[in-house]
Amino acid sequence: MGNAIVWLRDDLRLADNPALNAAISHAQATGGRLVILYVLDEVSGGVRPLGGAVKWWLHHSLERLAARIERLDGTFILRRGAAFDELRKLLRETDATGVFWNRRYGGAERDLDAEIKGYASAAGLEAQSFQANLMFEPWTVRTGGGTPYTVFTPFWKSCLNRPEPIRSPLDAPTNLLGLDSSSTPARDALASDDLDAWSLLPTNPDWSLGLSLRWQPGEVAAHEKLEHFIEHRLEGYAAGRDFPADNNTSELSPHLRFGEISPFQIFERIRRVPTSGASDDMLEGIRRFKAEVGWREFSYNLLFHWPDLATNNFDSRFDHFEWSDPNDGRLAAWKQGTTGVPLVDAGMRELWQTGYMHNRVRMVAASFLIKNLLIDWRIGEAWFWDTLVDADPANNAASWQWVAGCGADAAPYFRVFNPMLQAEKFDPEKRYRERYLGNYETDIDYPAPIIDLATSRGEALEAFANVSGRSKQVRPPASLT
DNA sequence: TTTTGAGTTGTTCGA
DNA sequence: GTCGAACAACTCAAA
Repeated sequence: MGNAIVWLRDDLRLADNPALNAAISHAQATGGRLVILYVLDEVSGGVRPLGGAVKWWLHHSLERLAARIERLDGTFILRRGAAFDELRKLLRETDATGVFWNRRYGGAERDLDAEIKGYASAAGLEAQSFQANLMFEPWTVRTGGGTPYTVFTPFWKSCLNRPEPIRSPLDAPTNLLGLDSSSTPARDALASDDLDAWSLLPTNPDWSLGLSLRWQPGEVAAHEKLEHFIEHRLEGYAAGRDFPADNNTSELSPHLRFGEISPFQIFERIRRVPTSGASDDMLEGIRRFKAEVGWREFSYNLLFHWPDLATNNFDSRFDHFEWSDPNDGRLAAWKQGTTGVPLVDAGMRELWQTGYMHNRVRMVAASFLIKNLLIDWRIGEAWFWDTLVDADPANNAASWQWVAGCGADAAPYFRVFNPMLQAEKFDPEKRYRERYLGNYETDIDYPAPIIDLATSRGEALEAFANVSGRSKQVRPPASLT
């Protein structure tokens, strides 16, 4: 009899989950049972602790997943601790002969998986990992010269031009072969943590009301969101995605963060949108939306090949850049949305209240921190990591580096967003700003700008021009496996 | 090896 | 108000 464990991580879904399906097959083939595991690992070295907003999301996502597993007679075990230890313990407790998971792409996460594979192999257990969360495995996307891509457009072109089709998503299983009282071991004999005891939800104060009002975590809600987007927003996406007052984006990012929906599912659904007789806007919307999913693939490609993406300048010429002291109150103003620059403040308040910020505004707020306040991008990245419900190890780091100009596919150094002009262009009716700032133009409590935009722009241009020592150090990719 | 075209998301200035 | 040029020249990727 061969029991099987599926170890869920950033793939909290039942549909299109190859590891889950493989574990079920393993159990079926040997007359065994299935145990579904989630480990909250805040202690393993190198694994970045989750931010506050993401913890809130995780709690609700796990809660909903547990309910669905229960309905399908599955066994869901929650454990907290070092993943390697917890997994070994559960393998022994369940007499499992196989363990299955879907791949992650961060450095520490891959090391952990390798460690577990080594252990399983030595113990004579089957251990298998699967492609589930990226459509294009980073080690398979190479330039003609065999190096990883560092520019998005050729990367994505190369992905889309592949001869082999992107696989269709897998159906959700209809029975999860869980343990029951007649199983060995029985379900009751296995300890599972109480989700509430993990304290993922904020208390003292509970700041999560705004998040609950805006978001519905979970696999079912993710697909509803995709359907709604395709039905109502896709056609206007290319033209409308830059206007933060309107709901023209898919808002799928937090669902993708924990894999409640997979890129394979998104692409399959897009493929079913009729294109014959479709408007040019629809065709352009499809192209742009797919490219946004492509940016996620690209960011993970970068993270895989440069595991220190969140902490080290991709372009090492920036290593000696002199950032200004963040402790003079201006960083606090940025975080609190009290810089006196309305679009920046509206964005930062949207973030604080709802765990989200519109993409266009993210760029403006990030540019303001980096280029007007000259504060190290890593400080901004860390704040977003803690406050965004979609805080993602690859996307967040890659995007901050991109704005800073030290990342892959970097913008020219002279590209400094003017938040007043951006507001005119993309929030002409002030609807977005007023949503988060009220009537800020007549509000005597609304602060004056903490910095002169024109002056600080000039200083940033000067500082960033000095960075360009013209001889970029050659940094070989950290991994060529 | 050399050449060529292109590079998510911008701003300002002056005609 | 609108539009093109300038803002540095560099790096990447493919031919």
